[in-house]
Formats: sequence, C-alpha cells, structure tokens
Amino acid sequence: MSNPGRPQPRSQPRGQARKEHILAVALKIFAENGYRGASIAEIAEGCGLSQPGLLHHFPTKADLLTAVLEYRDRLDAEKFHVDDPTPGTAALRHYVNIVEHNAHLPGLVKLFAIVTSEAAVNPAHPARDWAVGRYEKLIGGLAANLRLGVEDGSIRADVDTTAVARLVFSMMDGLQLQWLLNPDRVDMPGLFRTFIDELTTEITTPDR
Amino acid sequence: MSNPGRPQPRSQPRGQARKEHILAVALKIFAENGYRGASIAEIAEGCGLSQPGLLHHFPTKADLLTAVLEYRDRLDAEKFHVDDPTPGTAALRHYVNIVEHNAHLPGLVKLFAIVTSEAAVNPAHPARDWAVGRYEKLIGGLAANLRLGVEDGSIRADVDTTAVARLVFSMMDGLQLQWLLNPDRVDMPGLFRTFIDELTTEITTPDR
DNA sequence: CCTACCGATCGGTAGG
DNA sequence: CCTACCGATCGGTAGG
Repeated sequence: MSNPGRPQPRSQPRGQARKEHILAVALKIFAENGYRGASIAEIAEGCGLSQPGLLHHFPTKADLLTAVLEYRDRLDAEKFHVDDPTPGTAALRHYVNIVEHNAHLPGLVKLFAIVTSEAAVNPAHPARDWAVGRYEKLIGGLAANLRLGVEDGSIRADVDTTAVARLVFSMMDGLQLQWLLNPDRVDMPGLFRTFIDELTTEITTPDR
Repeated sequence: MSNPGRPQPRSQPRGQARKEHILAVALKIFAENGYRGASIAEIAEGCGLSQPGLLHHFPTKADLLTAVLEYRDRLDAEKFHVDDPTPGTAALRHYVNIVEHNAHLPGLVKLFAIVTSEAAVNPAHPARDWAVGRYEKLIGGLAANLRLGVEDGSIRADVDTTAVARLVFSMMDGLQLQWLLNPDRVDMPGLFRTFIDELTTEITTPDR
C-alpha cells in the first residue's frame, strides 16, 4: 500500500513469507485436530522445520493459535470490509455472500467451528477471549447496521436488532456443523439464504 | 418398573451403579476437554479408581465416550419421548421445552457441543457415526412430524419439511455456543422461542 | 549484536 | 480391580 516502486526488497520479506507459510500449515492442523489434538511437532514437520525452529517464530503453541486466528480475522476483514457501514437488510445479504464463499473453504470453517466450541466448553482455553470478542464484534456490527435500517425506516422499529444478529450467527454456526458432517446432502448456502430471505421479509417495514 | 418387592438384590446392581457413576464422571470431563483433551487417568481418579481399574469396565477410551453418548441419548429419549409422533407445529414447541430444560444442564450442552464439533472436523473421530446418526434421527423425526402437519392441513403444503428441520437444529446448536460463551447475556431459551414462534407463523396454513 | 535455525533432550503423560 | 510397566509422543528448552 504505502510501498513505492521496488524499495527495500528485504525489509521483512524472508521472515514474513516464512511466517505466513507457518500460519497456513498451522491453520489446517488446528482445524482438523483442535488445539490440544494438534501437535507443534506435526505443524513443524509440515513446514519443513524442526520443532524448535517453529518455536523460534511463535514461542508457544498458544501464541501460534492466537496468531493463526488473528491472521485469518485480518484477511477476512480486508476481503469483506466487515467494518464498513451497510445499512438495513443489505447487511444480511452480505452474510449470504460470506456463507457462499465459506462453502469453498472447509478448512477455514473447520478452524472456527472447533476453536469456538473448545473455547465455549473450556473457560481456560487460549482462544476464549478471541471467541468471546469475535461474537461481540460480529453481533455488534450487524446490530449497528440493522439499527441504521430502523433509523432510515426500512426496518420495523420494534425489531430487537441484537437478538436478530444473534440468531443470524447462530444459524450460520449451526449450519456449518451439519454441512461439515454431510457436505453432499446439506446445502449450507441455500439453507442460509432461505433463512435470511424469510428473516428479511419478517423485519422489513410493510409497504403500506 | 418391572421390579417387584425386593427380588434379586444383585442381578446387576453393584456393577451397574459403578458403571453409571463412571459415565457421570466421564461425561463432565469429556464435556470440558473434548475427546483427546480428556485423559482416562483423570476420569479414573474422579471415580476413585486406578487407570487400569477404569479400563476394566470400558476397554478403551473410545468405548467410554461411546458409552457416555449412548447413555445420555437413552435417558433423553425416555424423558422427552422423542420417538412419539407429535403432528404439526406442536413438534416445534416440544423443542422449545427441551432447550429450556437444557439451559439448566450446561454440562450436557457442553458434551454435545464439543463432541459434535470434533466429529465434524475430523472424519476419524470415534463419535463421527454418533454425530451423523444423531442429526439423521433428529432431522428425520422432526421432518416426519411436520409432514403429519402438512397431511392434516395445519402446515402449508409447499413447506420443505427437511429444510425446516435442519434450520431448527442449526439454530439450537448455534445458540448453545453463544450461551456457553456468555450465559449471563445470552437468553438461549428466549431467543430460541422467538425463532420458533416466527417459524411457526411462517409455515402455518393461513386462516383464509 | 542480529536472524534463523539445529540435534538432542528436559519432565510428564498418553492409551493400553 | 491392583501395581508395575511398555512404546510413543506431548510442549517446551538446553547449548551451540
């Protein structure tokens, strides 16, 4: 972004690319095994590194998981502009697009599913704060967009925007589990779209 | 039930009570740590047994998890009569009651949440078949009850009963995660009831 | 002094 | 149901 022509070709290039490779490998192994089930030895092997070589970049296993989650959150925020205001029911349609996109990324869906569940059942989980904060951001952001719709009159004034936002992300998370267990028979994006369409009808101000 | 006065006071009493105690202790530890994160040594200690003593009753860790899940399924089936036909939208209200009941049993909610997620992300998980079969039974059962409602005219004929059933259990599972992460601020039964009420209105045959 | 690692091993615990 | 163990593997760190 703020990088002109081709200046310092090695400010952080080597180490940064190596770190991103580690994060990609770690994502996959954490995604299929969870935090405790994943071993840093297996992640290191997948990177062509020794275990201490891996721990040079991320001092502990918990640090590595946290880095993977923050990295993915940052990529998604850039890709989906989640912080941009999207007033009214357009915000709901935005999440239909995200679910359709996720249907091509089972690894990412698995990571968020397993880590969220682990954090939910274990208060001492290293990603507990991440999981709690993620729902706060997602729900707060969608609720704020829905409130913009209430203010411009497109959404009924009696709608509990936080409750609606909670239902939206509950449906998203629940459908992911059924889809991961049975990808051939569960049309995750189609079911989510059906839900969002009905929800949109329900909360939209009647035309007369 | 079929036991008169006080006959055979030791047909299965000692071993059965011991086994049920083990299952209760194992449920709690599997629920908070998942399958791999739970250790049979910790479960044995919680039972006042040695590790080999525990393995006398359940030969492997996978056998113990399976026994816990089957035990809970059996108790719930007896309590909630899940196999009884409940035509139409009464079947939906039935699940509102179950969610209200579950709100007092966080340990049970945790067990199902973590095991389902683990099975969803890992095809080799010992509870994979349990998780797939559980959704098949839940969705098949609810869809069958909704079809009875279509047949008696109380539910609109164009409703995709399997899709509706999938949405219901997705919402149930997703709300559980948010509730476990934030029990004070997430009114799981209230949000689920809201969803079911709107869904009921949506699929019910119009009065005219 | 920095980075990016290595081979070997630490104390404990896994399922059986 | 016990004590006594096994092959292997866990996350993390030593010196170089």
